[in-house]
Amino acid sequence: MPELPEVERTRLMLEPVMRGARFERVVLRRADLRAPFLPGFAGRLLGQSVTEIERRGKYLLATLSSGDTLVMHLGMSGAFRIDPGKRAVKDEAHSNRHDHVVFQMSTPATIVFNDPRRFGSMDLIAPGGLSTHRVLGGLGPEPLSREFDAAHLARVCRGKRTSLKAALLDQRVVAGLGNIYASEALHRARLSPKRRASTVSTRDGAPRDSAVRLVTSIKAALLYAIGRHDDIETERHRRFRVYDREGAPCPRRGCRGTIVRIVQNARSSFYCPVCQR
DNA sequence: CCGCTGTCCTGCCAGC
DNA sequence: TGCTGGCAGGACAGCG
Repeated sequence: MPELPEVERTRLMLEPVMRGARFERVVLRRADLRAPFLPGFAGRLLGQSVTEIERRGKYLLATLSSGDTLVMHLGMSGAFRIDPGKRAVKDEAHSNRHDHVVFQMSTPATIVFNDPRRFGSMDLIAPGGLSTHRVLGGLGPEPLSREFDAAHLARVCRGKRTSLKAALLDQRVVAGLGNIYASEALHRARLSPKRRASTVSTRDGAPRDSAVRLVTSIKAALLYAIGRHDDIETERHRRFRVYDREGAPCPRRGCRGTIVRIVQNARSSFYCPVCQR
């Protein structure tokens, strides 16, 4: 599920039960998710308290009192669930098939990581290792930060021969967009996903209008998604402008177009061929 | 270096 | 109804 808005929502959910809390018990119900757990993973969490829980792109980062950082990624199907209180870990009534990790916190709360497809990950990074981390070190700017502006986008797209859609999915360009919000942002910006990324660039040293529109649209699409998901589990009733709306009329006022689905880099893209150029 | 393809894993749904 | 194939919101290795 998770792109930046869902990960941010997860962070907000975890914060009150993790921040300031100690790991009293850590249960790994299997030896791996996408990759094997680090040797000693549970032991390095045990007894530590969480000083802060942050988000970077689609990654959740929990800073521990030891200085380690617990790095978590939800993959395609990962989700956290919170049982208030110290429910016994072996309480089968509350455990599902794909509950892979259980954190019993001192809050008290029991945090369960469920991930059917097991594309998620949990890793520990030693103090000082964040910026040189293979993935985290290379992440692009936070899309909602001031650092992410038209000048940045134009710079990283310069010379890129790939499609604009593929560029937006590249976490080194901007961190946190996935297949849904890439399509949504492109529709807001009236830019075709098929456009070559390098066309969003600079002219006479200044970012082109397309770069400005795209940055504004990315921020707007993400803020809108974060904001409207305050209510619980609207997930499946979510309506997007273009994502998963093949055949629907274009939602842009005055546009007579119809949303189409195309495949780029083996992923679906949805857009309006009339108003997105 | 760059860009594209295949792959990891399970669940779900459309179509037969 | 039951089966099958295709597809899914991510990331990365490996290839040309």
